[in-house]
Amino acid sequence: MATGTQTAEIAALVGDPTRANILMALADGRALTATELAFLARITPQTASGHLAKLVDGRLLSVAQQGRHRYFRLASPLVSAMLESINAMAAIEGPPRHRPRSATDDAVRHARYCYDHLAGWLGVALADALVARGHVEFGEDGGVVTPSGTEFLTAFGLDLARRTRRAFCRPCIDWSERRPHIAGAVGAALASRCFELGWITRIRDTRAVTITAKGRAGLRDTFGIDLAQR
Amino acid sequence: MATGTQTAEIAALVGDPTRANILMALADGRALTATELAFLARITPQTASGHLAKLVDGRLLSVAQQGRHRYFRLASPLVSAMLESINAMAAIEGPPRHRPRSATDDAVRHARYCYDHLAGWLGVALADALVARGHVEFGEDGGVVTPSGTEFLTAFGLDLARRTRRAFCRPCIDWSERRPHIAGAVGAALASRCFELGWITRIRDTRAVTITAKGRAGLRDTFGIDLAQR
DNA sequence: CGAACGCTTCGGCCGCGGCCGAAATGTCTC
DNA sequence: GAGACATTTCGGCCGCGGCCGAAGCGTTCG
Repeated sequence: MATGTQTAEIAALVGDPTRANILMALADGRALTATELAFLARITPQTASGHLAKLVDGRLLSVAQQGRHRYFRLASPLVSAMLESINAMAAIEGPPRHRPRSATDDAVRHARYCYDHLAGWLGVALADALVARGHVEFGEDGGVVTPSGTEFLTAFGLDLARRTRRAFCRPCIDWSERRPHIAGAVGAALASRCFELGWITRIRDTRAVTITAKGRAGLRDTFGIDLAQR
Repeated sequence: MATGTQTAEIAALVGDPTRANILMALADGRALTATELAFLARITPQTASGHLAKLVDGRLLSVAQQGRHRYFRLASPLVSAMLESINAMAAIEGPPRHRPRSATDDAVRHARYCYDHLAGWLGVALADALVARGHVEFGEDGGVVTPSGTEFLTAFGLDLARRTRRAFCRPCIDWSERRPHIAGAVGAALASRCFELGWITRIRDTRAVTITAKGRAGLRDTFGIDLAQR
């Protein structure tokens, strides 16, 4: 069964800690330069160059030349989905171990984009709120929006009727919270609606987002989320 | 960002060709002994033992002792989902390369179980038939059953109304055909209905299935699938 | 109770691959 | 055109980890 070989080739690309860090840094869909990625992964540029070449060769990353910079990004949402599913395994792997606290990571842990939907504490809180009210139900590999949920989300301004070929509503395990949040078409619509309402703004050059005063009020009134909790 | 390390640990487990072969051999949910897996992966039992210990330690496999045998299986459907998503990347990786033909693999390539739904040529043909008739639509990370599809599948005997927390209908890239077939709740229901109708039977100790004479007729009449094509 | 069997542990060999320093290539700026 | 900067290539070091032979442990069966 030669198929395992090809599987292993892809997995081995992710299986190096340095490359995994690079991929995770790109997990929100941004495009970064080789030097930026080298800095994030704490390696020299020449080492990063080698890793990036491998990732591009393996079709995990795509690259766009812009002047003397080369911008790397995930090659497709499939890569993002793959990373998610691997992280889902990593999240349940063993008892929670040594989790180093880094001041710079706090904003990211609080609220951030995960490709096109919200993650971090905020993403999990949103999911919890919807699950608690019976608007959404999660299983291991899928989720459903209940009739009451459809009503609620439509009232919130989401267009759920539009036929989409994406997974409609699925759980995505959060790496910082180790709990599921809402991905798929519903997750993306939710995020862009929050953005549209001015509840959140994206922090420049980061995947992190800040919650505005308006967002604070809206999250409390609409979803019952109390930001003072964190 | 220490998170990449954990991601890499999981991915590295899959990133070894031998371990990947072991995992793929278990992809249909069967439980196999260490010796059987050693034979399938073409390694000595002691080498297999080492790999299996790593996979169990990494929570990818679970093990059940039974007399002097130890049966290994995938620890959860999450593992299956992860392997699928990695295979999806492997399938689009580069131009089709050297694909060795093995006589023993032919049955498996023709029709087999992929955890709980049908894959191989048959799985892809079913998906194609449903897509061609507008009963199902596929995107990159999700699929939908159209109204006509709901009607059609219900008439076929599937209970689609039952609320399920699983992903309803999603594409799963086939490793032998390199094309998507139907996974998720719909895929599982479709497979078990075919089994129930006596259209397919499982080949003992294999993930492969054979199509019965009744199945041949049914697939032609109901889905327009001509088995003479292959 | 002894032999066969399934599986694991130990010890040692060996090769792959990650890492960096130095240097080359290409691009932009002044 | 010189100098700064982004990125890659090359060469060499070094350690991790896969592999197997031999041996050990527990279970089963005659």
